[in-house]
Amino acid sequence: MYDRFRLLKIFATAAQSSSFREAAFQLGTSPQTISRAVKELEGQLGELLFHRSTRQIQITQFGAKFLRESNNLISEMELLFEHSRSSETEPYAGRVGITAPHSVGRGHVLPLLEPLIRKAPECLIDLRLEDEVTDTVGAQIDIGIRVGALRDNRFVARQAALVPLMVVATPELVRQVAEPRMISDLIQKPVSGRIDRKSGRIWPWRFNGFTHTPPSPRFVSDDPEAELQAVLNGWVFGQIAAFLVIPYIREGLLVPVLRQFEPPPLPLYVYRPQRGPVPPRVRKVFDTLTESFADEGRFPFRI
Amino acid sequence: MYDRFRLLKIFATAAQSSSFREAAFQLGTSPQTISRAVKELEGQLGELLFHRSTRQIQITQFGAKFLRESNNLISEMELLFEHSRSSETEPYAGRVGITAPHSVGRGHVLPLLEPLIRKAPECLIDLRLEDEVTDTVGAQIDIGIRVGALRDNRFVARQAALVPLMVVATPELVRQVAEPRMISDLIQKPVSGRIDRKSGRIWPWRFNGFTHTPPSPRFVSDDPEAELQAVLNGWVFGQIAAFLVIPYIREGLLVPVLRQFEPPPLPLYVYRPQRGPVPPRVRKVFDTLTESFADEGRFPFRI
DNA sequence: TTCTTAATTCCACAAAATGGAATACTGACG
DNA sequence: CGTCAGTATTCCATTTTGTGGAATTAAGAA
Repeated sequence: MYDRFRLLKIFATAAQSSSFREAAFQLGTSPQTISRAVKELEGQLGELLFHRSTRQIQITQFGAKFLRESNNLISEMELLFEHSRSSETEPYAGRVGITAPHSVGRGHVLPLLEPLIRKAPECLIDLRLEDEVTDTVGAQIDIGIRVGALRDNRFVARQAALVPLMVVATPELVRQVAEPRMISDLIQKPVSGRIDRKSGRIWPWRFNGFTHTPPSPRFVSDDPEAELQAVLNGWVFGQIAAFLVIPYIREGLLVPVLRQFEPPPLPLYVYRPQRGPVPPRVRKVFDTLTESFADEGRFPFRI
Repeated sequence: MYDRFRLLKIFATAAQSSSFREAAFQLGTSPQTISRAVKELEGQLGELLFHRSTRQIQITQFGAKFLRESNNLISEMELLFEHSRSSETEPYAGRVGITAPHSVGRGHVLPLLEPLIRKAPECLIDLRLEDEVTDTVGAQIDIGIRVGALRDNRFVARQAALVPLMVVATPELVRQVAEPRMISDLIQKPVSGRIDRKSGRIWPWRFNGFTHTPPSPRFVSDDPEAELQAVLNGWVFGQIAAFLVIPYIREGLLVPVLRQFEPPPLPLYVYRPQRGPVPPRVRKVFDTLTESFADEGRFPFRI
C-alpha cells in the first residue's frame, strides 16, 4: 500500500473520532479499512499510534504528536489541490498561450481579449503571432487560430468562420490596366504573390475549381498585410483574405474583381489541444473567439 | 485513483526528467504509468501540466509553479515519515510505558532502567507500579511484568524467570511457636494473608499439589512488601515470593519452612503488546528486562 | 454470569494498476 | 523526400490490491 496521503487522512479522522467505527462512518468506508490503514501506517512508522482493545481506542503519545504534523500536511495538501485548481476566487488566473496569423491576430483576436484583460488582471495572455504553423510543443499553445485545413488531429478544432479570398486592386489601377474578366487576363496585369515561409515558394492563387500560380508577380511577400499595403498603394492586384480588404472595399479604396471565379471560402479554425483538461480561462477565450468570429456583424468575412 | 502523494511524486520526477521514459526508469516503473499519472493529476487540477508531443515534453508555466509547491510538500511528507520513524539520530526517543507489581518494579525493574535513562535522555520512562492486572488500554502500556499465568493473548509474553514461593518467618518466631512440619500445622501458627484487590478475598497459599487458605490470618494486606514487613517484624509466617525474601534469608533474618511442600515456582512474564511494530526503545527495554531476569546471579529467584 | 458492541481477521469477490503489444507521430538522418 | 529511430499514448489481458460480509475475540455493562 503506497498511499501515504490516504493513510494520513484515515489516521487523522480516526484520531479525532471516538472509535474506528465512527471514523469509518465519517469516511464512508468500513471499520476494516480503518483498522488496516492504521496498522499499515504503524508499520511504516515503526511506532504504535493507538492503544486499542476490542472495545476502545486511545491515541498514543507518539500518535498525538504525529497527528499534529499530519494535520498540517493534510491541510497543505488540500490547499495545494484546492488553490491550484483555478478556484472560485480567481477562475481566470494563469497563462493562455494563443497563436494566430499576424493579420487575424492583430486585427481580430486582440480586440476580443480586451474585456478579459480588463476583468481578470491575474490572467496572462501570451499572444504569438506567426503565420507559419509552428504549433509545436515548445510554443506552449493553448489556443490556436488558423486559416485553412488543419492536418493535426491532436487538436480539437472548431470552424468559426469562412474566409473568402478576393482579388482586389485600387480603382485607379483597375482604370489604368482595365479590369480583368478572365483568369488568363491576370497574366497581363501586375499582381502580387505570397511566399510560403516554409517552402519558399509562391502560393498559387485559388479559384473556383482550379488554381493559378502567378508566373511573374510584380511584388512578393510572406506577410499578408505587406501584400495588402502593396495593393493599397496601387502597385498590384492581389488575392487577399476578405476580412482584410472588406473595410477598404466599403470605403471605396479597393474594388474586387473576378468575383464570379471566387474560390470556395477557406475555413477559419479556432482550436485547442485535444488532451488534458480545459481550464476556465482557456475555455473562456476559446468560446469568446469562436462566437465572435461567427458573428459576421462585428468581423465581416464576406461582402 | 486516490493516491495524491504518489501522483505528486511521479509528477515531480517527470518534471525533473527530460522524458517520461527517463522518469519511468528513475521510478522503476513503465512510461505508461507516468503518462497515466500525469493525466490523472491534470484531471484533478483542471490544468495542463506538460505540453507534450510524442517526441518530447515541456512543462507548462502552471506546471512549473505547481512543481515548486509539490516539491515542498513531498519533502515535508518524507520528513514526516523519516523523522517520525525513530531515526538513527535518536533511536530511543519517545515514551515507554511499563507496568509491574510494586515489589518487582521497585526492586528489580528500576535498577535496570538506569543505563537507558543515562544514555538516552530523550527517552521517557513511564513506570506504573500496580499489582492489579490493569493492562487496559487506558494505561498505555508498552511493556508489562507479571507473576503468574497470563490470560491475555493480545500480548506476546516471555517467561523470564521462575519465582518460588516460600513460607518464611523470623528465627525468633519459629523458636517461639515451633517450626511447622505439616501444612496442617499452620492452622496453629500466626500467618499472614494476601488480599486480592479485585475480588477482596484472601489468596490461598499454594503448595505442591494442593492449596490452603489461611482460615484465621493474624495479618492481611494487599501489598506484598507490607506483608513482608509484617513477617520481618516477627508477627507472622508468610508465603512470599522468593526474590523478596532471599536477601533476608541470606542474612539470617528469615528462615524458610515447609520447603518439602514448596509449590511449583510461578512463572515471571515480561510481555508487550502483540500487535503493532516495536520501536527500538521498547525492544531495548524488553530485551534488557528479559535477559536480566534470566540472570539469576544478579536477581536471585531461588536459593 | 450474559448481552452488547467494537476491533480484528479471514476470505471470496471486485476493482484497479500494471506492463507488453500496438499505434501515432515527431524529429533526425541519409 | 523518404526512412528510421525514438517517444507518448492506448488497448487489453493479467496480476495485484482493496473491499466488505461473516466469523472471532474481547471488553464493558447490566
